[in-house]
Amino acid sequence: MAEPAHRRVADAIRAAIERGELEPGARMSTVQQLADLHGVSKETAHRAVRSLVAEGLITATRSRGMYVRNRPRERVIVRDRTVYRDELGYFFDRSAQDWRAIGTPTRGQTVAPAHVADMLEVGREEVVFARDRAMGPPGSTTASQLSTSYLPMWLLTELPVVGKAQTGSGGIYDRIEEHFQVPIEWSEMVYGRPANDEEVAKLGIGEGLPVLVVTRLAAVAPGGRRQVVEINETRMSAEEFAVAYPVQRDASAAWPRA
Amino acid sequence: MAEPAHRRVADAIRAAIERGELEPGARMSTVQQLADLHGVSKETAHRAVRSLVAEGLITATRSRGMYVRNRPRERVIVRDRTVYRDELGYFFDRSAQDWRAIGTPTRGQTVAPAHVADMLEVGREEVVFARDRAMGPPGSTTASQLSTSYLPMWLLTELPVVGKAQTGSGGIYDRIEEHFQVPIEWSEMVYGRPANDEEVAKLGIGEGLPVLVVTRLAAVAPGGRRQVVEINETRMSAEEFAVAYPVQRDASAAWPRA
DNA sequence: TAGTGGTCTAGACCACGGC
DNA sequence: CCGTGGTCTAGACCACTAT
Repeated sequence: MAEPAHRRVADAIRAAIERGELEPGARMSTVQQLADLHGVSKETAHRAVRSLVAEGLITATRSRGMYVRNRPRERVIVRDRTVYRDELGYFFDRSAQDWRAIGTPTRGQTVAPAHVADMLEVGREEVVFARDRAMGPPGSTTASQLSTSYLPMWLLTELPVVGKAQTGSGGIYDRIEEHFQVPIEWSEMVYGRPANDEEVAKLGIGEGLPVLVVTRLAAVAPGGRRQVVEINETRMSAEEFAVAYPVQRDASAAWPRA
Repeated sequence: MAEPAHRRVADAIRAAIERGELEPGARMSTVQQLADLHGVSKETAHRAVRSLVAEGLITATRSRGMYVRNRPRERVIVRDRTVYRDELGYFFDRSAQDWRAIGTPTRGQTVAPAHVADMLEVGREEVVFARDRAMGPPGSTTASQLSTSYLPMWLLTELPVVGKAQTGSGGIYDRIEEHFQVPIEWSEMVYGRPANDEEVAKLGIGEGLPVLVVTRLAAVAPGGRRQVVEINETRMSAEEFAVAYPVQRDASAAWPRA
């Protein structure tokens, strides 16, 4: 056999979904029915089902059946990579401006993930200060994004207010700009990875489905000496959210061309 | 049993790898040995192995054995969202500038995915022109990125050269700027989703692991009338790649503050 | 030829939710 | 109680490769 049976079955089901024969939300045949239909054992049919679950195409719940997922691929909320300001201070996401904290934000000392420690320019074993919060649209009880803010300990020593529960009007960014008397510069990085247990629980994502991680770096350069003052990591369902930004022309790509 | 046996076995192996007992590149026990060791059937041991392959932790080759993968977890290649230009034309990724096409690029008419059709401003059932290619570092035989370029049919009618195999110096972007006599403006969007079969096969990603999709929109506005001329979708392993860009200040966030 | 990963089956069993 | 997804087994078989 060129193509294994379990893959053949998975392909057939996937094709049916993509052709629209199985509509989003529709209940699917049972595993046993799929096995009979394609002339394979129940275990093989189940294996095909497992791949489709891993791909995020269907959901399967014990004793309740399998359903075609209705994926909100159409309604991607697009984040816009520009920093704005209103009376409350800087914000980065116009579509999430009215979102509220879900549950109680936490703060305390912790060891940051390796890549965050590297970007923060502290040792990987070094303790940093972290603020955690879950955000969601007003009225919602489940979070849409998990945000963690990491601060280096030297900044808390130099500017203790950034570690307090109440950081005052404009938050830590205003305190930092007031203290250093220079503008903060931000840059962002996006990557994806499978959701971990915390994200599955708090964001209601399917196990193993991807989350998008937006890592934002805040730096100041008083007197030309650049210092990273904060790393913010925001995690969200990769399926529901997309991040957008303009592409800038380098000098080599100036218009009109020579 | 709270924890299924196949998961227990997978956890044990994963832990051994993460503790460093199994070093990257080391050959692992055979499936049969794992089955005996953990007191499960060969099929169950194999199932544990499948999850680890899907997670990208190990590789398995028929009749040659299973090996611990050495993953570039730390060395994410960071794309830089700026358009540059060299003697060959515009390019978007300095780290991928010397990459070459793997296999033969294809081109032809197709129906684009819904969100691409929307961005291209054509009907969802409408046929568009597509160019597909797999790219990878020089010398490599497996692709690192899959790139698909979608063009609206009206553009091929107005400017037939963009549908040819050879589009001339500077490629379609130079042809488009020459034709409309205005600069192209690009914007990008990033999202993630589980890999599909094509990506699993061509990119060597584990089944169900996330891919990062960078959707780039090219538009021109001759005489102020904005027209979308191309959508490019580039897919890559979300584990190996991250996308970076600067955050820009909106006028409301000007510094110094009022 | 022997050993490897990989596939497949038939049938047993389990946990859970709805009836 | 029954039907559901999900687990597990023992054993057969296959394709490939190193020897």
